[in-house]
Amino acid sequence: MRFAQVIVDVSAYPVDRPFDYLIPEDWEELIDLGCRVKVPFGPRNVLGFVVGITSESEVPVEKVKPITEILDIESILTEEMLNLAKWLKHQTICYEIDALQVMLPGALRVKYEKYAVLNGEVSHLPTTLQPYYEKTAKVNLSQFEKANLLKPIKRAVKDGLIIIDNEVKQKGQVKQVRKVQIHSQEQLENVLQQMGKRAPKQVALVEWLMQHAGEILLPDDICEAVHITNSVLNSVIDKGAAAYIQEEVYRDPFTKNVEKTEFLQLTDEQDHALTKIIAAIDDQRQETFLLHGITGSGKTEVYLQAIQRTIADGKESIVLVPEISLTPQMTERFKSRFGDEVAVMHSGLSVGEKYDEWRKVQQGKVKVVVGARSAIFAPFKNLGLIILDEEHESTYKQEDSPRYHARDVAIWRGKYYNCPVILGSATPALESFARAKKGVYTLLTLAHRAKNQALPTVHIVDMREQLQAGNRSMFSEPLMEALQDRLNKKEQTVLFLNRRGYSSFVICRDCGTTVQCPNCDISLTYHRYQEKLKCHYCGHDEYIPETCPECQSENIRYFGTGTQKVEEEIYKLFPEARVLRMDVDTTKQKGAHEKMLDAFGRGEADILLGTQMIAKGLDFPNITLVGVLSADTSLHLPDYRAAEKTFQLMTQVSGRAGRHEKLGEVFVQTYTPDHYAIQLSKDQDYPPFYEREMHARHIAGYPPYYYIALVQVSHEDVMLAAEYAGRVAEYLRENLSFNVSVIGPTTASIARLQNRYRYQCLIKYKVEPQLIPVLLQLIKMYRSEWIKKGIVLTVDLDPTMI
DNA sequence: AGCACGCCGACT
DNA sequence: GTCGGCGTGCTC
Repeated sequence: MRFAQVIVDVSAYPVDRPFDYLIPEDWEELIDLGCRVKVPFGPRNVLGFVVGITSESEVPVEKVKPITEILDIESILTEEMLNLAKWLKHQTICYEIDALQVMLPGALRVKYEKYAVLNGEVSHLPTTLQPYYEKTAKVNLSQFEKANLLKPIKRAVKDGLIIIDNEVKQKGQVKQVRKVQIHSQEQLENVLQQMGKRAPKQVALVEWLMQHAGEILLPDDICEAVHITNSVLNSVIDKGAAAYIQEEVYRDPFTKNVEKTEFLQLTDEQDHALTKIIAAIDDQRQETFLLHGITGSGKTEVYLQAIQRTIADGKESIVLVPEISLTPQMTERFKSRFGDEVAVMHSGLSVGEKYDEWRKVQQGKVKVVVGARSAIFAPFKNLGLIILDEEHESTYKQEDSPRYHARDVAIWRGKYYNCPVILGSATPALESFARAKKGVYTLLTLAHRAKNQALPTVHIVDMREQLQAGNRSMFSEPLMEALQDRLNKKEQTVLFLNRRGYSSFVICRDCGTTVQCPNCDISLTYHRYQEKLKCHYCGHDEYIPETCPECQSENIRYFGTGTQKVEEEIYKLFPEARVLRMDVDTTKQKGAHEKMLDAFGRGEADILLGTQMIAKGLDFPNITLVGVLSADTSLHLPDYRAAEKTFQLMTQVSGRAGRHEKLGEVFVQTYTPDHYAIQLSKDQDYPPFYEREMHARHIAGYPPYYYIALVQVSHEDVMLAAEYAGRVAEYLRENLSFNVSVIGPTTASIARLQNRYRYQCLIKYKVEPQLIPVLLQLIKMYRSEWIKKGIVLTVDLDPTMI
């Protein structure tokens, strides 16, 4: 007797543990650790993951049920992944099932469908139900739900006329293509002899096929080559000249052919960094490197050569890039160096495409994965190197459960495989740099640009002076002059709109009312191309009111600096300029991003205007001017990382200019020109910024001096939300040691989201071994008592946003 | 979570 | 008498 320990697909506290199931004897060979199985759970069937196999079970025999079905013949999660899931569960306080699911592509998740299956004669059913069962004995329950017939169904179930069947359905499908397998020469000759002269097309086809005996071809290709239609091919196949076969294929999202590139000569700095990394690769030692290199210093070339070495050792590499910089330019560099050995995973792919990329990794068809956060779970079995580019990016932290940080997972996997992890950035996260200084990470510095170009000259423009001089436009005099100059010289400009938290909204000029979302405490954002107002948090949308909802004034206008508005202004100021606007609206379509960048690269526009998405990875020789329209907007966000984020953004954006022969110039427009984050980004001067910001963090008691954890409570009723948030704070204060500070409860930065009021408590601590146990106890209280009142409580250890 | 079971008030 | 409301408890 063999038993499988199964984690079932139910995200709930009381079932967050393995359940034992009997493995039917026939399947003992088939069921392995990490397989997905279908199991009966209570009255229904659910998906489960096999996390253990034993020969004994402590559960009384009569309770143990057998596994219903095997969903994967080969195991889909390695033992490493099962261990990683357990670690994630404890590290981020999540359900084990969520940790397991997050490691798999969406196509391997399942959906549950209920069917009402006829049990007996149709005529026994109530007349209302009979029409549904005229053609079939199995009807999807949702049909009855739509027709409001659930009650009669329920009764029919009770009377035994209908049985409810819970089905577990796989979402993803392996894509198959029908191909033609051409038979051998002799067989073809046989066929030819049987054919009369009255079928000249068939004869011609068989003669053509004889030249391709034994090959496997696409039916369309054959038809095209012989100038025939499918019907001719079909009759020849019927006569035994060939056969249709199904072949598994990968959906290939890459249509573009890339040329193979060669190694670049390394600078001394790059070479030194690479040597250290290679030493760790060769020694099979887990070491975390912080590769701090200014923009244009050639970090990517270091990555590429380190990967080359890893491949030479027969091992695999993972490269993580933030989603927004997963531009074609970046992925092309990897594709062009390593060709078919690279799989790419990002959100732009369809579920099926993602699944295929994942399978390439699973089946060992590729050696390198380039992808966004979730690619850290790429199912390699012999990892040799992990790289996080732009390691400071907040997109590496998943915002919902499991709230993992890709950096932590990377280091965990690095330890598992004894392989190095490279964290690369021009502007490292403060925590990372602090760890490098402490010696936890090995610091590698690239202080010079690879081709020895000068850094762009950065001008900081005081917008207050512009305002006093009577310039009310969003372009300052110096920026306008520089822009005109580039237009004359036929050089290109990148204009960056730091739009975070400052998008266009509708405001009443008379009473100052802004149009709010009915579900969230957030102003609605104006979307021009649909002429609608939208909430970015819950998706609510409505048409623009003609009069102010408060004072009925008709003087209601949209306000703020959206990209469209900037575009209009550019056309007013520089009618001859060709502008390419890149934002969520213009890049919505698949591949639009790529097309626009290509067009800009070919010089089809003079100005590239955009938001965050153009701040990274952009590398064109003709860009000599960068304009930052409003540097301050990210500086005033209610976030302790505001200064750090602004510094990072400014540095990234200015790095787009003058990366090749031509010298670059940057204009940063700001109302707070003296702020250190802006001043120090001028020379990409990270160390002084680090010192300065560390000082600020020390005083305010924020990371990296303190760790933080955030407990959030929400409820539809304000009073209840506040009451339970109060209980949370009280509980934490009572149970945590005195040198831990608990701040709150305070209202969350968005006080109401999707009609739920949100309160939060912030915990700051240095060392607190009791934290996790206390939080677990709190969660236990919540899950056993509070949850019934409709309270939702979430815990985020090391949150990126407060 | 999702579902059955069971207890209690309301209505044909 | 029966229907359906919701509180309780269990799932190998």
